[in-house]
Amino acid sequence: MNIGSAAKASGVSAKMIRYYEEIALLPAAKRTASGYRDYGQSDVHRLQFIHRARDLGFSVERIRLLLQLWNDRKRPSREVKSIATAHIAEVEDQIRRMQGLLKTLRHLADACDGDGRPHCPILEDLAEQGRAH
Amino acid sequence: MNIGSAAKASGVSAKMIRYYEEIALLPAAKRTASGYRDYGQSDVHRLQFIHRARDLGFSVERIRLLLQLWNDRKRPSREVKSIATAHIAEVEDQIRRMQGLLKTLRHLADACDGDGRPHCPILEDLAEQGRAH
DNA sequence: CATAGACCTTCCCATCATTGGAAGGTCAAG
DNA sequence: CTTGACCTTCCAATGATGGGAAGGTCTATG
Repeated sequence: MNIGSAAKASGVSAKMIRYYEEIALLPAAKRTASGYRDYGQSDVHRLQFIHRARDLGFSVERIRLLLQLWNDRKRPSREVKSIATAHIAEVEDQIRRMQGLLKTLRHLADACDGDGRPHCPILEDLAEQGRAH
Repeated sequence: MNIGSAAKASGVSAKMIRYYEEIALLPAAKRTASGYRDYGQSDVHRLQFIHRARDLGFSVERIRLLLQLWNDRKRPSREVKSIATAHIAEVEDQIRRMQGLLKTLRHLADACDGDGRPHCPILEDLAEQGRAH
Protein backbone atom coordinates (compact mmCIF):
# COMPACT_ATOMS: atom_id res chain seq x y z
CA MET A 1 0.00 0.00 0.00
CA ASN A 2 1.58 3.28 -1.06
CA ILE A 3 1.09 6.57 0.70
CA GLY A 4 -1.85 7.62 -1.45
CA SER A 5 -3.80 4.48 -0.66
CA ALA A 6 -2.95 4.76 3.02
CA ALA A 7 -4.17 8.35 2.92
CA LYS A 8 -7.47 7.34 1.34
CA ALA A 9 -7.91 4.44 3.75
CA SER A 10 -7.17 6.53 6.85
CA GLY A 11 -8.51 9.95 6.01
CA VAL A 12 -5.10 11.51 6.69
CA SER A 13 -3.55 13.36 3.75
CA ALA A 14 -0.31 12.09 2.25
CA LYS A 15 1.30 15.39 3.23
CA MET A 16 0.37 14.87 6.83
CA ILE A 17 1.44 11.24 6.85
CA ARG A 18 4.92 12.36 5.83
CA TYR A 19 4.81 15.08 8.47
CA TYR A 20 3.74 12.67 11.21
CA GLU A 21 6.62 10.42 10.23
CA GLU A 22 9.01 13.36 10.38
CA ILE A 23 7.95 14.29 13.92
CA ALA A 24 8.06 10.61 14.90
CA LEU A 25 4.37 10.28 15.58
CA LEU A 26 4.67 7.37 13.19
CA PRO A 27 7.61 5.00 12.86
CA ALA A 28 9.52 5.48 9.62
CA ALA A 29 7.66 3.57 6.94
CA LYS A 30 9.20 0.63 5.15
CA ARG A 31 10.29 1.45 1.61
CA THR A 32 9.93 -0.40 -1.66
CA ALA A 33 12.98 -0.98 -3.83
CA SER A 34 12.28 2.29 -5.62
CA GLY A 35 11.96 4.29 -2.43
CA TYR A 36 8.19 4.49 -2.14
CA ARG A 37 6.77 4.31 1.37
CA ASP A 38 4.96 1.03 1.98
CA TYR A 39 2.12 0.72 4.49
CA GLY A 40 0.28 -2.20 5.98
CA GLN A 41 -2.97 -2.65 7.83
CA SER A 42 -1.55 -1.74 11.23
CA ASP A 43 -0.13 1.51 9.87
CA VAL A 44 -3.54 2.41 8.53
CA HIS A 45 -5.07 1.55 11.87
CA ARG A 46 -2.64 3.87 13.62
CA LEU A 47 -3.40 6.61 11.12
CA GLN A 48 -7.12 6.21 11.68
CA PHE A 49 -6.51 6.55 15.40
CA ILE A 50 -4.62 9.75 14.82
CA HIS A 51 -7.26 11.03 12.44
CA ARG A 52 -10.04 10.49 14.90
CA ALA A 53 -8.07 12.02 17.75
CA ARG A 54 -7.31 15.10 15.65
CA ASP A 55 -11.00 15.37 14.83
CA LEU A 56 -11.68 15.48 18.53
CA GLY A 57 -9.24 18.35 18.82
CA PHE A 58 -6.39 16.56 20.60
CA SER A 59 -3.03 18.16 19.96
CA VAL A 60 -0.34 16.15 18.26
CA GLU A 61 1.59 15.97 21.52
CA ARG A 62 -1.36 14.56 23.40
CA ILE A 63 -1.94 12.10 20.58
CA ARG A 64 1.65 11.00 21.02
CA LEU A 65 0.84 10.09 24.62
CA LEU A 66 -2.44 8.44 23.67
CA LEU A 67 -0.66 6.30 21.09
CA GLN A 68 1.85 5.17 23.68
CA LEU A 69 -0.95 4.18 26.04
CA TRP A 70 -2.82 2.53 23.21
CA ASN A 71 0.21 0.37 22.51
CA ASP A 72 0.67 -0.50 26.16
CA ARG A 73 -1.88 -3.14 26.92
CA LYS A 74 -1.25 -2.81 30.65
CA ARG A 75 -1.77 0.97 30.92
CA PRO A 76 -4.06 2.14 33.69
CA SER A 77 -7.16 3.75 32.20
CA ARG A 78 -6.54 6.55 34.68
CA GLU A 79 -3.74 7.85 32.49
CA VAL A 80 -5.88 7.92 29.38
CA LYS A 81 -8.69 9.61 31.22
CA SER A 82 -6.43 12.30 32.62
CA ILE A 83 -5.30 13.24 29.12
CA ALA A 84 -8.89 13.42 27.95
CA THR A 85 -9.87 15.41 31.02
CA ALA A 86 -7.10 17.93 30.45
CA HIS A 87 -8.24 18.34 26.87
CA ILE A 88 -11.85 18.77 27.93
CA ALA A 89 -10.85 21.46 30.40
CA GLU A 90 -9.00 23.36 27.69
CA VAL A 91 -11.89 23.19 25.27
CA GLU A 92 -14.22 24.39 28.02
CA ASP A 93 -11.90 27.29 28.74
CA GLN A 94 -11.79 28.30 25.12
CA ILE A 95 -15.55 28.13 24.84
CA ARG A 96 -15.95 30.27 27.93
CA ARG A 97 -13.49 32.81 26.58
CA MET A 98 -15.30 33.00 23.27
CA GLN A 99 -18.68 33.28 24.93
CA GLY A 100 -17.35 36.27 26.80
CA LEU A 101 -16.27 37.83 23.53
CA LEU A 102 -19.63 37.05 21.98
CA LYS A 103 -21.49 38.81 24.74
CA THR A 104 -19.53 42.00 24.18
CA LEU A 105 -19.68 41.71 20.41
CA ARG A 106 -23.43 41.16 20.35
CA HIS A 107 -23.93 44.06 22.70
CA LEU A 108 -21.95 46.30 20.39
CA ALA A 109 -23.59 45.06 17.22
CA ASP A 110 -27.03 45.51 18.76
CA ALA A 111 -26.21 49.09 19.63
CA CYS A 112 -25.17 49.86 16.07
CA ASP A 113 -27.97 50.89 13.72
CA GLY A 114 -26.17 49.48 10.71
CA ASP A 115 -27.62 52.01 8.33
CA GLY A 116 -26.25 54.72 6.07
CA ARG A 117 -25.38 57.11 8.86
CA PRO A 118 -21.86 57.31 10.26
CA HIS A 119 -22.72 57.09 13.94
CA CYS A 120 -21.34 53.79 15.19
CA PRO A 121 -21.05 52.59 18.79
CA ILE A 122 -18.78 49.76 17.67
CA LEU A 123 -16.04 52.07 16.53
CA GLU A 124 -16.65 54.31 19.51
CA ASP A 125 -16.12 51.42 21.85
CA LEU A 126 -12.95 50.31 20.12
CA ALA A 127 -11.64 53.84 20.24
CA GLU A 128 -12.48 54.62 23.83
CA GLN A 129 -9.80 52.90 25.76
CA GLY A 130 -10.57 49.40 26.88
CA ARG A 131 -13.53 49.73 29.14
CA ALA A 132 -14.45 46.24 30.31
CA HIS A 133 -17.92 46.68 28.85
CA MET B 1 7.49 58.92 22.99
CA ASN B 2 9.66 55.95 22.07
CA ILE B 3 8.35 52.51 21.22
CA GLY B 4 8.58 51.22 24.77
CA SER B 5 6.45 54.04 26.14
CA ALA B 6 3.96 53.65 23.33
CA ALA B 7 3.80 49.94 24.12
CA LYS B 8 3.11 50.63 27.78
CA ALA B 9 0.53 53.29 26.95
CA SER B 10 -1.33 51.14 24.45
CA GLY B 11 -0.96 47.63 25.79
CA VAL B 12 0.59 46.48 22.51
CA SER B 13 4.10 45.01 22.81
CA ALA B 14 6.99 46.79 21.10
CA LYS B 15 7.51 43.69 19.01
CA MET B 16 3.96 43.83 17.73
CA ILE B 17 4.09 47.56 17.09
CA ARG B 18 7.02 46.97 14.74
CA TYR B 19 5.16 44.10 13.13
CA TYR B 20 2.01 46.17 12.62
CA GLU B 21 4.14 48.83 10.98
CA GLU B 22 5.73 46.22 8.73
CA ILE B 23 2.35 44.95 7.52
CA ALA B 24 1.15 48.53 7.12
CA LEU B 25 -1.52 48.35 9.78
CA LEU B 26 0.24 51.42 11.11
CA PRO B 27 1.88 54.16 9.07
CA ALA B 28 5.67 54.12 9.33
CA ALA B 29 6.57 55.94 12.50
CA LYS B 30 8.57 59.15 12.49
CA ARG B 31 12.16 58.68 13.55
CA THR B 32 14.41 60.67 15.85
CA ALA B 33 17.84 61.76 14.64
CA SER B 34 19.31 58.54 15.98
CA GLY B 35 16.74 56.33 14.27
CA TYR B 36 14.40 55.65 17.19
CA ARG B 37 10.71 55.44 16.36
CA ASP B 38 8.81 58.41 17.73
CA TYR B 39 5.13 58.20 18.63
CA GLY B 40 2.51 60.77 19.48
CA GLN B 41 -0.90 60.70 21.12
CA SER B 42 -2.76 59.74 17.96
CA ASP B 43 -0.45 56.82 17.34
CA VAL B 44 -1.16 55.56 20.82
CA HIS B 45 -4.86 56.02 20.22
CA ARG B 46 -4.65 53.92 17.08
CA LEU B 47 -2.69 51.27 18.92
CA GLN B 48 -5.28 51.17 21.67
CA PHE B 49 -7.94 50.67 19.03
CA ILE B 50 -5.99 47.76 17.59
CA HIS B 51 -5.38 46.31 21.03
CA ARG B 52 -9.03 46.36 21.93
CA ALA B 53 -10.08 44.91 18.60
CA ARG B 54 -7.55 42.07 18.97
CA ASP B 55 -8.92 41.41 22.45
CA LEU B 56 -12.32 40.99 20.86
CA GLY B 57 -10.83 38.43 18.52
CA PHE B 58 -10.90 40.44 15.29
CA SER B 59 -8.30 39.30 12.79
CA VAL B 60 -5.64 41.73 11.69
CA GLU B 61 -7.24 41.98 8.26
CA ARG B 62 -10.62 42.87 9.72
CA ILE B 63 -8.93 45.40 11.97
CA ARG B 64 -7.40 46.92 8.86
CA LEU B 65 -10.92 47.49 7.53
CA LEU B 66 -12.17 48.77 10.85
CA LEU B 67 -9.34 51.28 11.03
CA GLN B 68 -10.18 52.56 7.57
CA LEU B 69 -13.78 53.04 8.57
CA TRP B 70 -12.75 54.63 11.84
CA ASN B 71 -10.71 57.17 9.91
CA ASP B 72 -13.53 57.86 7.49
CA ARG B 73 -15.92 60.13 9.34
CA LYS B 74 -18.56 59.64 6.67
CA ARG B 75 -18.62 55.83 6.68
CA PRO B 76 -22.01 54.21 6.86
CA SER B 77 -22.37 52.33 10.14
CA ARG B 78 -23.71 49.47 8.04
CA GLU B 79 -20.18 48.67 6.92
CA VAL B 80 -18.86 48.52 10.44
CA LYS B 81 -21.73 46.41 11.59
CA SER B 82 -21.27 43.92 8.77
CA ILE B 83 -17.67 43.34 9.77
CA ALA B 84 -18.71 42.80 13.35
CA THR B 85 -21.53 40.51 12.29
CA ALA B 86 -19.23 38.37 10.18
CA HIS B 87 -16.89 38.06 13.13
CA ILE B 88 -19.72 37.14 15.45
CA ALA B 89 -20.87 34.44 13.05
CA GLU B 90 -17.39 32.96 12.96
CA VAL B 91 -17.07 32.93 16.72
CA GLU B 92 -20.49 31.29 16.98
CA ASP B 93 -19.43 28.63 14.50
CA GLN B 94 -16.30 27.88 16.42
CA ILE B 95 -18.20 27.62 19.66
CA ARG B 96 -20.71 25.26 18.11
CA ARG B 97 -17.94 23.11 16.71
CA MET B 98 -16.23 22.93 20.09
CA GLN B 99 -19.45 22.16 21.90
CA GLY B 100 -19.89 19.24 19.56
CA LEU B 101 -16.44 18.01 20.45
CA LEU B 102 -17.15 18.48 24.13
CA LYS B 103 -20.23 16.35 23.98
CA THR B 104 -18.32 13.45 22.49
CA LEU B 105 -15.34 13.94 24.78
CA ARG B 106 -17.47 14.05 27.93
CA HIS B 107 -19.31 10.97 26.81
CA LEU B 108 -16.04 9.13 26.35
CA ALA B 109 -14.52 10.36 29.60
CA ASP B 110 -17.66 9.41 31.51
CA ALA B 111 -17.48 5.89 30.12
CA CYS B 112 -13.88 5.48 31.26
CA ASP B 113 -13.40 4.29 34.82
CA GLY B 114 -10.09 6.07 35.17
CA ASP B 115 -8.67 3.55 37.57
CA GLY B 116 -5.71 1.19 37.57
CA ARG B 117 -7.21 -1.28 35.11
CA PRO B 118 -6.34 -1.14 31.42
CA HIS B 119 -9.89 -1.24 30.04
CA CYS B 120 -10.53 2.10 28.39
CA PRO B 121 -13.47 3.09 26.16
CA ILE B 122 -11.62 6.24 25.13
CA LEU B 123 -8.85 4.34 23.40
CA GLU B 124 -11.36 1.86 22.06
CA ASP B 125 -13.33 4.65 20.46
CA LEU B 126 -10.27 6.24 18.92
CA ALA B 127 -9.19 2.88 17.57
CA GLU B 128 -12.51 1.78 16.16
CA GLN B 129 -12.78 3.66 12.97
CA GLY B 130 -14.57 6.96 13.14
CA ARG B 131 -18.07 6.13 14.20
CA ALA B 132 -19.96 9.41 14.49
CA HIS B 133 -20.74 8.48 18.09
C1' DC C 1 8.14 -0.74 -26.70
C1' DA C 2 7.18 3.98 -26.07
C1' DT C 3 4.64 7.38 -24.14
C1' DA C 4 1.19 9.74 -21.17
C1' DG C 5 -0.40 10.74 -16.93
C1' DA C 6 -0.95 9.56 -12.34
C1' DC C 7 1.60 8.57 -8.92
C1' DC C 8 5.85 8.99 -5.77
C1' DT C 9 10.19 11.38 -3.70
C1' DT C 10 12.54 15.52 -1.27
C1' DC C 11 12.89 20.35 -0.44
C1' DC C 12 11.28 24.90 0.27
C1' DC C 13 7.73 28.28 1.24
C1' DA C 14 3.37 30.28 3.22
C1' DT C 15 -0.08 30.58 6.60
C1' DC C 16 -1.47 33.67 11.48
C1' DA C 17 -0.01 36.38 15.28
C1' DT C 18 3.35 36.30 18.40
C1' DT C 19 7.62 35.64 20.96
C1' DG C 20 12.62 34.97 21.43
C1' DG C 21 17.19 36.12 20.74
C1' DA C 22 21.64 37.90 18.68
C1' DA C 23 24.51 41.71 17.37
C1' DG C 24 25.11 46.25 17.59
C1' DG C 25 23.88 51.36 18.43
C1' DT C 26 21.91 55.12 21.86
C1' DC C 27 20.48 57.36 25.96
C1' DA C 28 20.37 58.82 30.84
C1' DA C 29 21.73 58.53 35.52
C1' DG C 30 25.33 58.01 38.63
C1' DC D 1 32.83 57.50 31.53
C1' DT D 2 30.62 53.53 32.63
C1' DT D 3 26.53 50.84 33.33
C1' DG D 4 22.28 49.31 32.33
C1' DA D 5 18.15 50.05 30.09
C1' DC D 6 16.66 51.13 26.15
C1' DC D 7 16.58 51.10 20.85
C1' DT D 8 17.66 49.19 15.94
C1' DT D 9 17.49 45.22 12.30
C1' DC D 10 17.51 40.46 11.12
C1' DC D 11 16.55 35.64 11.73
C1' DA D 12 14.11 31.81 13.72
C1' DA D 13 10.47 29.26 15.98
C1' DT D 14 5.74 28.23 17.19
C1' DG D 15 1.32 24.22 15.24
C1' DA D 16 -0.77 21.94 11.79
C1' DT D 17 -1.50 22.23 7.28
C1' DG D 18 -1.37 23.19 2.24
C1' DG D 19 0.99 24.51 -2.17
C1' DG D 20 4.26 23.81 -5.46
C1' DA D 21 8.71 22.76 -8.00
C1' DA D 22 11.98 19.41 -9.76
C1' DG D 23 12.72 15.00 -10.63
C1' DG D 24 11.97 9.76 -10.37
C1' DT D 25 8.51 5.59 -10.91
C1' DC D 26 4.66 2.93 -12.21
C1' DT D 27 0.98 1.38 -15.27
C1' DA D 28 -2.21 1.27 -18.99
C1' DT D 29 -2.85 1.98 -23.62
C1' DG D 30 -1.56 2.73 -28.47
